[in-house]
Amino acid sequence: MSKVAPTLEDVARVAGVSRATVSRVVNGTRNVDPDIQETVRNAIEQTGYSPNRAARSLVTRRTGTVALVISGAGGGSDVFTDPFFGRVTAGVVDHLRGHSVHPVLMLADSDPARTEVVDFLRQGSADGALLVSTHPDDPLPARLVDAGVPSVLYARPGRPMPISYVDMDHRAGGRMAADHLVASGRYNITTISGPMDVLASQDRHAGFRDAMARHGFPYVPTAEGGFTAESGAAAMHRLLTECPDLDAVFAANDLMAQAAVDVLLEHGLRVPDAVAVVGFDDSAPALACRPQLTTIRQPVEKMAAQMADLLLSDLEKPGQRPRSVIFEPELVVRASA
Amino acid sequence: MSKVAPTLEDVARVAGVSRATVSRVVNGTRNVDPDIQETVRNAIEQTGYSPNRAARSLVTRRTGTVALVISGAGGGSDVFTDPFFGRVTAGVVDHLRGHSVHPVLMLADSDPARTEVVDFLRQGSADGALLVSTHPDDPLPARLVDAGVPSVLYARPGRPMPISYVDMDHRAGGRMAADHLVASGRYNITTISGPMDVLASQDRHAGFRDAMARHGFPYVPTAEGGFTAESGAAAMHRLLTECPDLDAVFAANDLMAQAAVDVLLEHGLRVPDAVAVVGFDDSAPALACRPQLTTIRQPVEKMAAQMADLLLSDLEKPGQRPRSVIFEPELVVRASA
DNA sequence: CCTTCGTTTTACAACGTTGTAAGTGCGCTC
DNA sequence: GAGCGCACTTACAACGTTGTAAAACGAAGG
Repeated sequence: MSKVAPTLEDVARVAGVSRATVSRVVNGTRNVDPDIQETVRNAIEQTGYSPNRAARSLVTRRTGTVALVISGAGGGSDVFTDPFFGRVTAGVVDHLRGHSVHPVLMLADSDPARTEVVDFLRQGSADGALLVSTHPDDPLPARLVDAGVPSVLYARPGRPMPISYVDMDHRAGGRMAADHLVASGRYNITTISGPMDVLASQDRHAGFRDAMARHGFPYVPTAEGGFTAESGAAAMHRLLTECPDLDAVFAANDLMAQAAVDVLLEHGLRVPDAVAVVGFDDSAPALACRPQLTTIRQPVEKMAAQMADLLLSDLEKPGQRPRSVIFEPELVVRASA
Repeated sequence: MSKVAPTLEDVARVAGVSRATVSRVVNGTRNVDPDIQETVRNAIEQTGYSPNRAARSLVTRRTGTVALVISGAGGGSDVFTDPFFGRVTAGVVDHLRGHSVHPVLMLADSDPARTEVVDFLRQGSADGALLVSTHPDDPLPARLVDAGVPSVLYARPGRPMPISYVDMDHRAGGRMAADHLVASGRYNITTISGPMDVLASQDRHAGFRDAMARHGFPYVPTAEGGFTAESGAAAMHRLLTECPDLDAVFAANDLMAQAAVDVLLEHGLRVPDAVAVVGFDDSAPALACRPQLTTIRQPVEKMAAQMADLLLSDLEKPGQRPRSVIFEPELVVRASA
């Protein structure tokens, strides 16, 4: 700043009242004479005053800031290649606006020694944490609970612990995919799962297999992917080798589904005529894919907003019991199956 | 927090020294006896002390935080659908880590009355701003300069002003696309531009047209798009109507290029056999597209990191003259042209 | 006219940190 | 052995805000 920022003191001097009165006007507290309010407001205008955040949080013990932590995602730089994290971010940012709360973005690598995030919160740099943790053995949720930091998780924690979270019924999503493929008359149904050390992948897969079994398909050829396009393509190749006459694939996310479609097309297998493909998430690649993907919608933005909302309410009145909100998936039928 | 956080005072009592000494140990200042250092460190360990950020910034006038502002992008929720912003975010976050500086994510709508962002910075909530402003008439850069907030822009400002920025030679990018298409023997070359109220679009287009003119093509059929897939598809349709025998399209970003490829394919026009397509950015859709896109690479992550670096250096020693760093584009030849 | 009671305002003490001026020893020099 | 740096440590005053207890001020009641 060229000139030093005006303080409460300055405003008080100009308005001819005490600091406390100005403070009360700024914070909209009652018990201040309308005339004086007017005077003070003018003084604020005139001085160009705006309250100092640090001083305020020093006494209120609130920062107006929450940490948005993306945990367990490798080194970092490529995280936002996956549309999922972008959607989470969008949902959170969108909901937080208007509540005058701002998200601080943090990438936490899985190295347990790195205490960056917990430190950040223990320093009182943020009032709470929104944690998108990909691996169930991530130590971060437990640490946050231990530190008594108000937190909300995206996806249930790996071990039961007293913490709020938002999640989706991934099993139901898997079931829907199975039901749809069976109902459309497919017989040689296969699947590309997500990484099996991720709860959501396990659930989607379990739901899918259960439903398949119930439909009379006890064995489902499965190739494990890593939620990336490359891994999806590789998995598709493996499936084609194991099961050359497959006529359907359920991929655990859209990125892999899209890659699978490409591989099938390269093999001269038309989608959906020869092979039906169902994705998961309903994110941008589902629409960009040709044919457009039939997929299981995960309302990521809504879930992220809900996550933010839970945290805000927890900050509003502390000490509430942990809560969870589970969202339902939805089958979106497009061209690929 | 279950128990109240320990303060410097507490550590000092345990270690049997004064607050100032503890402070010096924490901040690694010289002039403290090794033995005492040891004692203090133990006391810190024992009490689980971690310094209070608010108190610290109150006196240092530093927050260890910068604002990452995405400005001019409509309402907000869909911003992260465009891979561009995700890449910027990734680049910034990645560079800031390890400097113990954290980014606060802010979406600024174009409504000039909303002073949220400037207020945030004037409150001293962040030490500086990284601004990704899409429209040249965005009032935010000027306001930041006026407020004396250390700031760095992604892309040059609409009007000249004393502010640092990072940019790319978009004209050169446009030229590269033209050169490549002409060199590969195309004759009926068309283009889908970006929104013409965006400087980058203007530059890419100008560079492209200049080069085309130099190659002896004074008129280039042009359809304006909006950097989204839908607008790209619509633009492609218009071009096909105006110029049914086109044999090449240069699209101002990959999202539109991908959509264009889809439209061409639907019209039975094979890519690149019948029509060559060149994109711009080299982002995820370029690789996901079939055929994979020949495109002009914009090193977004590097540019974002550079932007962060400029800001950090400005915070390090204030009062430096504004600087700019211009990156060169690069032609990436894949299958589509 | 003196209490008593609201309402509004003020003065003052936090909040937890850093930086600076003022100590406190301690080993030297002369 | 008194004086003097030097290395280290300690009080103490900021920093800008909020919350609270006390004070001022009328108005109403006795």
